[in-house]
Amino acid sequence: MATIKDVAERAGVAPSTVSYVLSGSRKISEDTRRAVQTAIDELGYHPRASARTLRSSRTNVLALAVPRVPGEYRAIDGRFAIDVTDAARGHGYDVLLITEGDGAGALRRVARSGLADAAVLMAVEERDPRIEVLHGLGFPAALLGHDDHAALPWTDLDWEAAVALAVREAAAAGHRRIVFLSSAEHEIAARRGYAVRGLDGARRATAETGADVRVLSSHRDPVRLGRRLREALAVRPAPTALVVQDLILLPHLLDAVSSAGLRVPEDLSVVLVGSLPDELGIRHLPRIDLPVAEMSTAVARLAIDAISAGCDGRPASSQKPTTAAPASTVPSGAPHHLIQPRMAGPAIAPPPSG
Amino acid sequence: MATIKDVAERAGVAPSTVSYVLSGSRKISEDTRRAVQTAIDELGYHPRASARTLRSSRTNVLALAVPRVPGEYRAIDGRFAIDVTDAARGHGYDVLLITEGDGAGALRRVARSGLADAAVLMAVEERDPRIEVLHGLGFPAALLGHDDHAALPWTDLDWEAAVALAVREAAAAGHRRIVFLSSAEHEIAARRGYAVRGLDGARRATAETGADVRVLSSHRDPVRLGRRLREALAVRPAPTALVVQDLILLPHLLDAVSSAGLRVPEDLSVVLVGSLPDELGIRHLPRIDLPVAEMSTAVARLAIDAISAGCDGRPASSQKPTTAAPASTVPSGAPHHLIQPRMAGPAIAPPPSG
DNA sequence: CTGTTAGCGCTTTCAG
DNA sequence: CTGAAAGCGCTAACAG
Repeated sequence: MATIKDVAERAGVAPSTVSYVLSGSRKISEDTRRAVQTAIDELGYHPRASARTLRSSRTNVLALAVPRVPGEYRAIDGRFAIDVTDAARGHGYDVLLITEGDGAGALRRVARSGLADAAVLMAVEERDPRIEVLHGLGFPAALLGHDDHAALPWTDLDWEAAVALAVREAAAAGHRRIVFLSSAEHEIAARRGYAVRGLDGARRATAETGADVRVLSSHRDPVRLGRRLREALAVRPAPTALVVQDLILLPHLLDAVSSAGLRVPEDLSVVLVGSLPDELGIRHLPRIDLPVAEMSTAVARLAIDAISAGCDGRPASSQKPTTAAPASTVPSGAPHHLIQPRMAGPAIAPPPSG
Repeated sequence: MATIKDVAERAGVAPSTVSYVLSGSRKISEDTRRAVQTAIDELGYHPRASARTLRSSRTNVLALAVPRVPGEYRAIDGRFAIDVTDAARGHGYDVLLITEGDGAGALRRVARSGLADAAVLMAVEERDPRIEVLHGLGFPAALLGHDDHAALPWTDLDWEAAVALAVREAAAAGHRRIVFLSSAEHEIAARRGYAVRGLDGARRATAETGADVRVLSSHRDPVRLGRRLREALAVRPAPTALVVQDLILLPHLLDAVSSAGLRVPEDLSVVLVGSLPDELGIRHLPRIDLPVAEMSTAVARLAIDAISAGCDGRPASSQKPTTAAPASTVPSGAPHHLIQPRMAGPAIAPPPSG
């Protein structure tokens, strides 16, 4: 493998000159430039990342910490892994994937060995041990999802606005009896931010529209979810729309609906909140997609900004906090990017006339 | 940040001694050992990855190359990203995620800058440009999935055996008229390995069981798929089992089945081939899961073995090619790990008695 | 059993 | 406009 020295020799210049040609951080005569470039091409030279990092202590790598529950897998995690990687490349960064099966061990290791310049944390919980670790190390980071306690930069879908929008649109399509299937029971009990905010949104939309909105919490056990759902749909007069925030069991859920003898959307309109974009299997349903691409772009930018900001939570860079459209209450002082929901897919069908 | 020199000073030894304590590659007196360890703990010292890499030219990083089609996303890609990362950690490796939107550019860059020791390539196509690149660079690699042309180590589910097993089990449950929904048309046209092998498996099982197996190719367009499926199910006497290899549109497919007035499994048994393990929404269906964890473990091991093997495709390490259970024809000479299918989920229901 | 030292490949002062 | 040289933090000869 050719080194900068080899290139220098072949071009008849000093190694430093080659370096300056590469970085562009010094004026170089056109002749020299060309000579160096030729030598680089001929030798197939490519700078060694480790040497650069050792010298500059910058890696151009982001660590992406994915929470891991053994035996469970959330499709959204993999999706963000891919999309954040795409987004990071747009800023000249690579992504090192960290799966955290047991606390923050791997993240600490990566931070301390200098394998990355900053971290992106997925699916933040209150009192996340990983946040403590990062704070203790003064390691820059940004969060995908947020709880109001975190003093780190974050991005998120406005879940309250999303559920409110879905319910409002259902009401606008003529539905007066709506079931809202919120997050799984254990997530609500854990007071996960998106779960709580979804419930708030349902409440708000209920007040606004005057529709009869029944709130139902989901359950990770398909059998219990199925039972709850059947009960809720058996109420008379029958609900005509179902707004769903917990999508993990979606196929099973649609199955339960159809085995209750209900056709979608003729008998029951199903509206999804937080679905993955570009999923082919759900194109036929009206929905609010989780803005994965936009969140990924935002979180990559926030993490990178945090590097130059010197590890604290303050802005320091060009970007100011962005909250598109009607701002909801945002108590956090850290930079953030709260995304307003948008309906996708077909329009919500009207309720059955009978 | 503390360096090895700081530790040496504090412990009253030479830097090299600290290094030897860390690597264990030299006999160290217990006293010295303890003194060094104390200094390390007190200073919170952690070795710098870039310095190690510069010295040893080993990164302990695997590059995972994910193919990327803009506007499309395959859930399986994200899933493998996570699982390969888990597996690599088991061997002391981290994973750098590479998304390849446009050819092999990113992979080449990562390989040449020495950011990784080996690559894992997902979803290999015939004549994959990434393979050429790796070959040209002499960069070690292993493949997830295989086509018979690749001279690189690989792992895969035995798709032929998988589809054959699904059909055979359906027949054993009493089904005599079976529809096999194979991969999407364009994948078959591109002669993707798993697509072709799935068809072979269906053919084999048809011959073995004597059942009436109708083969149907899937389509990426939900509408066209729906039409084909309805036609196939409308044939009389009606088919009683549906074996599905193309799962991207599964929710939509189940929807089409139920809107055809068919209950699963009372009227129609649905059997999945290549489903993602631990997916909560499909627990109620008999299936053959894609062995993601086993494939990930295998591919990580194969990639790491290829590092010491010196970049060619030959074994050189402990592991010999493993083919569990009845070996099918495997023309490749490279190390590989072909995985035999196993049924999961509930038993296949018998056909309706009427 | 331990210390000394050269050097991995690059960037960046400092000196022309 | 360009060169010379120091040194980032670590490892592995070589020398005791």
